[in-house]
Formats: sequence, structure tokens, C-alpha cells
Amino acid sequence: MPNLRELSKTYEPAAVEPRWYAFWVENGFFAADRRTGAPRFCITIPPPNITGSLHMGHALTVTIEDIVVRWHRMRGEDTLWLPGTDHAGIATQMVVERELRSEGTSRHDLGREKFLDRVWRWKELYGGRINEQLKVIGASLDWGREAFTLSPSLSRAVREAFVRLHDDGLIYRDYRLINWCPRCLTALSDLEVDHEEDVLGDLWSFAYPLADGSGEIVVATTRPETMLGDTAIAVHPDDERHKAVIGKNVRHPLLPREFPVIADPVLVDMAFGTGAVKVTPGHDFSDFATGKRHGLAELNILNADGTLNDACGKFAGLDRHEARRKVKEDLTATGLFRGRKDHLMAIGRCQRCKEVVEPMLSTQWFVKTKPLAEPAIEAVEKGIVTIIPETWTKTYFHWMRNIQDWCISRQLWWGHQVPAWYCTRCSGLDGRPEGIGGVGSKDAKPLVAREKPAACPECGGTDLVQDPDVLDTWFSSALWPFSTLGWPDDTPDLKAYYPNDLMETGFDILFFWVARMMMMGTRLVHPGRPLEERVPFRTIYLHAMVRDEKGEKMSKTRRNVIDPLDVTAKHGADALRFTLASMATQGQDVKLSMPRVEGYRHFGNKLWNAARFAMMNLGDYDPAAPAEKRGMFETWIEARFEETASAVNRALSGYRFDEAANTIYHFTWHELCDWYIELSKLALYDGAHPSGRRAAQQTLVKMLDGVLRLLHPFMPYLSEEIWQAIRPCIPDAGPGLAVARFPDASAASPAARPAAAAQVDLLKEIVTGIRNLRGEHNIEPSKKFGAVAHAEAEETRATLAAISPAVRKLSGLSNLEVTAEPAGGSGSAIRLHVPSPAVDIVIPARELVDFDEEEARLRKEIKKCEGDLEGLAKRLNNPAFLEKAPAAVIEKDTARQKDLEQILAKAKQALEELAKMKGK
RNA sequence: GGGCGGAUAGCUCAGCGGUGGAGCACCGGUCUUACACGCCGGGGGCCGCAGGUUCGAAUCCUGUUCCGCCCA
Repeated sequence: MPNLRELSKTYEPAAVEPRWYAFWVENGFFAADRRTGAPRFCITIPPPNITGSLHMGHALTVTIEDIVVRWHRMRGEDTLWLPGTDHAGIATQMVVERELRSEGTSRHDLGREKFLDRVWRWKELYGGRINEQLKVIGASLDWGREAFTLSPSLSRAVREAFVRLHDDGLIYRDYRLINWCPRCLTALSDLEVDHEEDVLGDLWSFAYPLADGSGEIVVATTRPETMLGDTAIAVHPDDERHKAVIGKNVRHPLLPREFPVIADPVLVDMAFGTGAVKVTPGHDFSDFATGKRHGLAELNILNADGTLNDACGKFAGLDRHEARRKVKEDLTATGLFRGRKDHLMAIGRCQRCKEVVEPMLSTQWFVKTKPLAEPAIEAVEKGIVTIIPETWTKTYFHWMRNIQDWCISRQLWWGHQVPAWYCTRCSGLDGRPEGIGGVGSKDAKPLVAREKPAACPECGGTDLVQDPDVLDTWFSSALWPFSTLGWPDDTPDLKAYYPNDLMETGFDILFFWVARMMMMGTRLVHPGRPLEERVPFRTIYLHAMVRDEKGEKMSKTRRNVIDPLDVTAKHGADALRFTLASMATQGQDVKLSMPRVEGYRHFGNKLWNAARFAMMNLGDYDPAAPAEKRGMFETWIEARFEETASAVNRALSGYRFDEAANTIYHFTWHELCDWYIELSKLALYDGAHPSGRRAAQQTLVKMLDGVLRLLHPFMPYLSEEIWQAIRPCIPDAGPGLAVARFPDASAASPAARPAAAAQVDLLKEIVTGIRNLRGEHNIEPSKKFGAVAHAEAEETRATLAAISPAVRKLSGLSNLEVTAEPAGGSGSAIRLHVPSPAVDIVIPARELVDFDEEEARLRKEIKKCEGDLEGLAKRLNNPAFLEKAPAAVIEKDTARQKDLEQILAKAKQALEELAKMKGK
């Protein structure tokens, strides 16, 4: 006999959850083993920032990935879910710099080396925090393979990638306009600039006097201070108003400079403002392009920190915002102000620190993206890589086909230092504002190499200085699916797990990350082999954002952040996971609400108690005993389980986590608990038939075991806890549910199943009908009464006899008499009709019945029937419908019509009888 | 300006060609020996609006109005 421990009355996640994670890890369940013969499944975690702590976005990511991973693992596959973190260049540097500031020092005081020591120390102390939080959620990661983007092996991959791409001409150094954050003091890629729209500013107009004194030309700008960097005025070549001035010079009103009026049809919109535009190639992207077209001077007017530089004469040293006021003042004083009006504009802000970003001229490293994008596009076009939900495919193509070169150098210290060196003898260390764009003049020739070269190949000089800049963190992230597996070496892991099967992440980093992984993977891994082997992964699943219950983005400023760890502490990781899974509909934001989480906690409790019930009745259970012949209810529930299992597998195959979760929920609660467990009590408590009791026990164990397996990917803790408790009852149970076999539909279904399903359906209809009557007539649940069931068909009567005890139990009848004679007559008070198979239920107990209530009930039923019949008749009397609709639909409608007519007739009959009774 | 998504029961969302579903909330009954984190029953929707296709439209097409997001 199994030794079963007793379960507490309610499920307490806090008491259970901490136990199992250690158990899983200690048993090595999460370790991928590259075993031969088994299908493989690999996914790398989107590496969280080391500065980060777990937020709802992570919780959703981890929930989805863990569901997928546990599902595959339970299907017997060699499953690798590779963990790790991202060094997060700007974010981490900012955190440590803030610390230093509070200590009254700075990174510059410390120097690069000491500063980096300090960051590493910070990383060791706090960088692992998020990993611990992932464990709380239950993430079944293979910790033995944990990676970090700045580790020696991944750094080596970064250098290797850089050198290869540089050698192939896909990484280059150039002096051009980039996005500059004056607070972070670094260049940013286009993607790291957030565009804030509809910011109220003013459109400020002023006049440039023509140098020859023949007049003036009025321009409008939202940023008057940039006029200090103007090197041209542009007008449209077709604009009659300005034709005369094209080619003339204007005089700069505040600086001793003159520059030309040019004609440019691209930059100038004749209809906007005066039709004349100031051109600032040094601080505006479209002006920069204009400058290139016309060979204009590119004048940089800003220092790295956003103050104006020496090119600005008396304005030098002013902050750009102060400078704007001052320039306006001066222009007004000189009589050149020509008006202002309110203007909605867009401004770019640094994604990290929210500072207004400045277009700035500097020398930076760039990735030439077009050639890299081609195979990445091809892979999706050819279906080698699938994006789910499919709607993102279009966005992916659009971005990839219009891709811009990627600025990858950052003026930071924390990160992968650019593997390029400059010879102090050949390259002048001059030319650029301090802190912008590394060392060496913009024409300096970098020596790109995996390791520091011994000497300059040009002059033999040995005094080589490494480029001080580091690479964009996303550059190392782009290598993640293969750098984590040991690339550039062809390691056993790379052989086994590349391409990854799945990349699961939020749609918001499709460009930041997914697209770049596609480019890097297809370029760098297994060159020469077919695209199928080079892509980083086969499927991209993009999940939605988690918002609060009102649909607002969660943010600290909105104070609507729900901390997953708070939720976990209160309701358990399982409840949170189940909630996220059930709400993770494709293409739909997840609006998280706490009542929902609570509801799923209740679900956990429901299952917990179902297990308690089972265990209370398994004291004498012998797992080794041969299988007993199943009764109708056992046959029915086992069939329903298999249908459920196959639906869950289908849903998971299609990344329909909501559907999978809901299917399990419904089966567990509304079929297993609501019906089968109640039905099983008959057999369990029937001392006269021990084999029936054994069959019920066997089915209970089987169903519980099965449902726990289905549920495990969603609620790993609860399911493991219960499963371990009933493990002694499970034949051939392995060491843990985490590695138990996931259920799937069995090959053959016993022939008895359709019959059992029909019988249980009849049972449910009768029981529900009687319960309904109790409700309508306010008959106490404890009040017993007898009923008569009449059926013409002998077979139906046999079924009625078979289900009679169950009907009695579930609907609280004292007796159910089955008869071939039409029941009723003057004594019958309530009639209930089941159309197929035709059964009349008659309750003769007049004293229970409120005649008025019953009359109202019958009239309602009649009205409903008539309404439905009318609709059906309309269709069935339509020749076009009969001619064109599929036979199955017509058949179904006809059958439905027949049933409704029967119900209607019976209800009318009952109403007549009632009228007679009321009369007495 | 270009693109994408959403609008279905009080709330949050499924459904995406065959008579409108779930969870929660609500109302009524109930502590029936697994569970009151429970059990039983019930009410509630011209499926954003207007056209069209179809025997049949929440579902497909067109237009339209709001809301959200992305890109420029």
C-alpha cells in the first residue's frame, strides 16, 4: 500500500515553491546533455541587463519560454535553455558613476582601469540578482551554461566578429553626423533615440541680410541657436520669390561669416513658411545630406556636453538652451526678429537618460548593414525562419529593406573595447573635441586585429594605442545565439544546438536585437554552408507588452508598476505564470489584473483539493494491481482527458498559450472536478463492489497524474508538489514530474467511448435540468424528492437505469423510477424533456412546486423555443440555403428543429396540465 | 506623412464563414464528509458605425470614427 502523506486543507504556495527549484537543479533535470538519438530543442534566454531587476516583462518572457522549454523537455527531447546576462554598457556605467558621485569622486578621477575594476566588483555583487529572481519564477534554465556578454569567451567572439566584418569591409570608421547624448557623453545608434512627438515649441523667424545690402531673406527655425552653425540658406529652385537671390551671399548677423544661398529641391518645401530654410550641416541630418550635395562646410558648434564651442564666438561656453535665449535676444536687438508662432515638433531623447539628443559630427565605427540584411531577409522570405505572429514579418521586411548603417562605437569604458590600434607615429592624436570619437585624427588609419599588433606595419613603430571606445552592447547581444555556444570555435554545443530552435522575446526589440542576430548569425556562423544552417534560429516568437489593468504602460512615473515578486509572494509563481500564459494572446497586449491572478491561485487550490480527495481514498490502493474494467464514467473521463491532452499539444505547437492554459483549466475544474470526482464517489463508497472502487481509484490516479503532467509547464511548483505526493500510486513513476512524459493522445480509442460520452451527456442534461428546477422553485438542496423517467426506447431505459444512482446523487433525488409507460397525469407537477434520446422527467411532488413560478418557467421556455424555431424555419424554408449549404449544416439544423419542436410540444403540454392543476 | 494592431457581456479577453463564448464581477440559493480560494442555479451582448460579397457575416471586402503602437 502506498505511503501517502496528508495535504493541508488549502494550498499555500509560499510554503511549497521554494522547495522544488533546488530539487530540480540538484537532480540535473535542466542540464542539456547532447545525448544521441533524442530530438534537440534549444533556446537562449534574452539576456537581462545586469543592472536590471525582474519586472513583468521578464516574467512574461520567462513564463512563455519556460512553458515551451518544459513542454519539450517532457516530450523527451534534449532540451537546452541557456541563461545569461548582458553587460548593459550605458546603464551599468551610469549606475556605478552615480555611486562614485555620491562618494565625491568620478570615473575620471579613478582612471579607466580602476573604474573597470569597480564596475566588475559591482557586477559580482549585484549582477546576479536577476538570476535569483528568474529562479523564483521557476525558469528551468541550464545554469551550467550560464553566459555573460563581457566574459572572456564572449569577448573573444566579439573581437572575432569585429575583425572578420572589418576585413570583409562591413565595419568601417567614418566622420559623419551621429546622435550624441550630451549627458551620457556618447554616440548612440538611431534606435537608441526615442522620438517624442507633438512637443510644443515655437517656430521662430528671423532675417539674414544679403551681403550686398540688397535686401534680406527670412528663415524660420525651431532651434535658433543652431544658426551659429549655419553654412547656407536654401530655397527651392522653382520658387519665383527667391530666384533672384540664388547664388548671392548672406551675412551672418552674429558672427563674422558669409555664406551662399543655394537652390535645393529636396530639402526645401516651397509651401512651408517663407520657402527659405537655414542649413546647418553640422547639426541636422537632412541638412547634413544637403551639405554633401552642395559641398557645404560642416561646422560643429557644440562641445561634447552640449555647451557651445569656440566656433561660436561670444556664445562659446553657453549651454545650448541658454544660447537659444541669447541668440534670440541678440537677433531681436539687431532688428532681425521677424515673428514667432506656436509649433508642434518632434524631439529625440536618449533612451537611457531622456536627455535631448544632439546630431553631432564625429568619427565613429559603423556596420555596413545592407549586405548583412540580404541573407537575413532571404531567410524569412524563404520560410527558413518563421516569425510569429506573422504580422511582424511585414515590419521586419520593411525595416530590413530600409536599413541604415549602424553606429556601433560608444564613448564609454564599460564594454568591449574596439579591437583597433593606432600608431602614435603615423596617426596624429588631434582633431576632435575631447571625448568624442576615440583617438586619432579622423584620417588616422586604424589597425584592426584580434590582439594588439606588435608593430605598425607602415612605419614599424611599436607605440600603439588602442581605440578607447567600446562597442554598442547590442553588438555583443547580436552574437548571443552562437557566442554562448562557444563560437568562433566549432564546439560540441555549437554543433548540437545551432541554429537555436526558437527566439522568444518582446516585439519591441525586433530591430534592436532579433534583426541584428539574424544579420550576424547568417554572416558569421558556418560560412559557406546553406542558409538553413547559418540562421540563428528557426522560429521567432514575439510576445506583447505587459500593461496594467487599464492598459497603461507600466512605469515608475505612473506608479502603476506591479512587481512580479510581490505577486509571487502573495499568490505564488504558479498563479502569476498561469495568468500570464492565459492572457498571452498573439498580437494582444497583456493587461494584468490582480483579481485574475487570484482567480488562478484559486484554480491551484481547486486542483490541490482534488488531489487531497484522491489521496483520502487511496489508502488501500495497490499501484501494482492489474487494471480493472472501467465503467461508463471512467471511460468517459479518460476519453475527455485524451481529447484535452491532444488539444493542449496542438495549442502549444501553435504558440497558443492562452488556449492551452484555458483548455487545462476547463478540463480540470469543469470536467474532472465538477463531474468525474463527484461521480467517482458512488464507486468509491460502494463497499459491495471492490472492483468498481479499484477502477475508480485507478482512474483517479491516472487523471490526476495526467492533469499534473499537462499543467506542469504552466504551474511547475504546485504540480510537482502534488505529483510527488501521489507518486507512490503512480506505476513506473520517474524521479520527478519535470522529467515525466508529457501526455499525448493515445493511438486507439476504445470502442466504448462514444456510447459512454452519450450516456454521460444524458446524465448531465437530466441532472442540470433538475438542479435548474430546484433553483427556479427555490427547493432546498437538502430537500429530497422522487422523480419518474420515461423513455420509449428500451436502450434509453437501460441507460437511465445505469445512470439512475448517479442522477439521484447529483441532483438530490430520493428515487428515480424508470418506466416505459408515459408518466404523468394529473399528479405530475413538473415536466422536463430531453429531446435526444427522448426522455421525459416528471416530478410528481405537487407540494414542492410553486405553480406560478413553473408557469413562468414554461412560458419562458416556450418563447425561447419559438424564437429559435422561427430562425431555423427561415433558413430551412429558403430554397437557396437547401441548395447551396453543405449537407452537414442542413442535417444539423433539421435535427435541431426536430428537437426544438419536441421540447416545445412537451412544454405546451406541461403548461396545459399546470393550468388544470391550478384550477383545482 | 507611411505602416501595423485593436474596438465582442459591467471588466479583461477568446472566437475570425454556419443559431454569440470564457474568466472575473453581479444576482439568488447553499458550509452536501476534497475545496466557502468551495458548491448549485441565474441574469446580462442590434459583436464600433455604414455599405458590399454570400443561401448564411462578429467572422471576408470597402469606407468611416475613435484608441494604441511602430517608422519617417
